[in-house]
Amino acid sequence: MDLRKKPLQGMRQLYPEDMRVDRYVLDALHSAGEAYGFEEFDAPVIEPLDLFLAKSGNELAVEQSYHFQDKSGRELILRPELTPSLARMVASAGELLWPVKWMSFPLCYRYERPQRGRAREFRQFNCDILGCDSLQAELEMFLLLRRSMEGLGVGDDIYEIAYSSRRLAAAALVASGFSEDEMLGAFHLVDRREKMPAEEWEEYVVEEVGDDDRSRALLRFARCRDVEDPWLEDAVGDTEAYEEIVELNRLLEEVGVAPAVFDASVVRGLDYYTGVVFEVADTGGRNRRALCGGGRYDDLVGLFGGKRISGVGFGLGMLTLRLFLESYDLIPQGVKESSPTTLFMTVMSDQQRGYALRLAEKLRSAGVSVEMDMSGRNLSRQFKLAGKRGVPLTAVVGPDEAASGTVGLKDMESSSQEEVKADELPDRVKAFCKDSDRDT
RNA sequence: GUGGGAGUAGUUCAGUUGGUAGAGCCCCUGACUGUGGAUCAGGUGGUCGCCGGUUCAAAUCCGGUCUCCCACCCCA
Repeated sequence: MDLRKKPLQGMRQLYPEDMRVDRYVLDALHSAGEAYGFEEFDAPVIEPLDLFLAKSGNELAVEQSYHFQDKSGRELILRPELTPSLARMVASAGELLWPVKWMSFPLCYRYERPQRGRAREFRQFNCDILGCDSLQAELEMFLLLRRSMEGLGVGDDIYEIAYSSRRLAAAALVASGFSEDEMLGAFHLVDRREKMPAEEWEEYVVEEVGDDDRSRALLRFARCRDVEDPWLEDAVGDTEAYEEIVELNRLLEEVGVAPAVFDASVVRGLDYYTGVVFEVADTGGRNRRALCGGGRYDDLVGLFGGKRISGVGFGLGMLTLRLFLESYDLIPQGVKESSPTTLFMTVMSDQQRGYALRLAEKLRSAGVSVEMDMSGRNLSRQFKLAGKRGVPLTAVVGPDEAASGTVGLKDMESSSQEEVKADELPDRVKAFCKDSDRDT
């Protein structure tokens, strides 16, 4: 047996210092979700392959997934995304209060070569609103995204929420002579616009579509950055899709969602999106990939029988988000370094260990996080460890303290130390915590 | 699946025309048997990714292979 020191390619392995950063980001996102009344849920990591064949698109379900047979020969898959499982849960739940507003932080899996911002195992922040047909759902998604970014200290100037609509794109393309069958292919062409230099993309489109009015229309459409673009109004001005995007644009302006911008070239890759689609992008140019992708899906829940329920949702990649935050130095200093422990209990010798342990337990009962020396090394070494751990307080117990029923309490930052009676220790420590909270 | 780059100590890296490996940081110990960050001294630590070839001799040259990173495909 040859044991590797590394985990399988692309699999997550977070050491505590990485986990602290993840926890910080997760907590911020969770709070943002709660601010809008989203409730957390979870679903299976392993699903029947069929669940994803139906709507996610063949490439994602088959070529880019971990799928396998179990011992009874069933075709299974490690979920590449969460939405189909969510749709099933909603379809099969008995009574639900509408609209359903759920969030989740699923680990998902894709079988592809890892690169910057892409791993084979990754966590995403998923939020969905189901059972709301109006644009209020889209609006709330945008607000939630903005609040999430704000909660992580991201300014409006370095990101955007770019949105468009698949219905709009379809209407524009049909008006320009494309057939329904060509639609997904045409979406794909539009989607690639940001991935290559403008001229190269134009040549590519002409090559794929032909040098005719249709390719010129597609090129023109993808360039629209304003819902009032005359070309767009002329092509699809009389359609519901156009009215919808104008209305969304109006709502966003009315509420003042500054990062939201219309961009006709946004179509997103997942096949089940039917209406408004959106993505969060870095506008500072440091991260090429979209941080988040989402949109409205009209017939996903209906696949499971019963009534058709429309939903809007997004997936936000924790890895891309973290790279984004790091590239703008937005992870607060304390997050990576800070220890979860409040106090380090040093012990002079084993004679005082019992006394020190009782003190430590008393503190823990009072809700204070305490780490106690286990090494029996000299005080100098114990303090050195406490310092390295970044613990704000240290308690010292030696023969004198044990005899007098006291403890030395030291503030590591200021190096000041005082004698405290053992009974008063919990209150003193908690008072210290309150003070330092107020400072920060 | 396609293309590019890289693998030497825990880590960042150096290593000349082939002559059997070195530095900073980290870690451990001591100066310092009741107090961390500083300083000084010492110490642990390597299958030079792996296998084969050329050679008296390979981290170095050649072939193969594995792994990681970056980009493409696709997407969070």
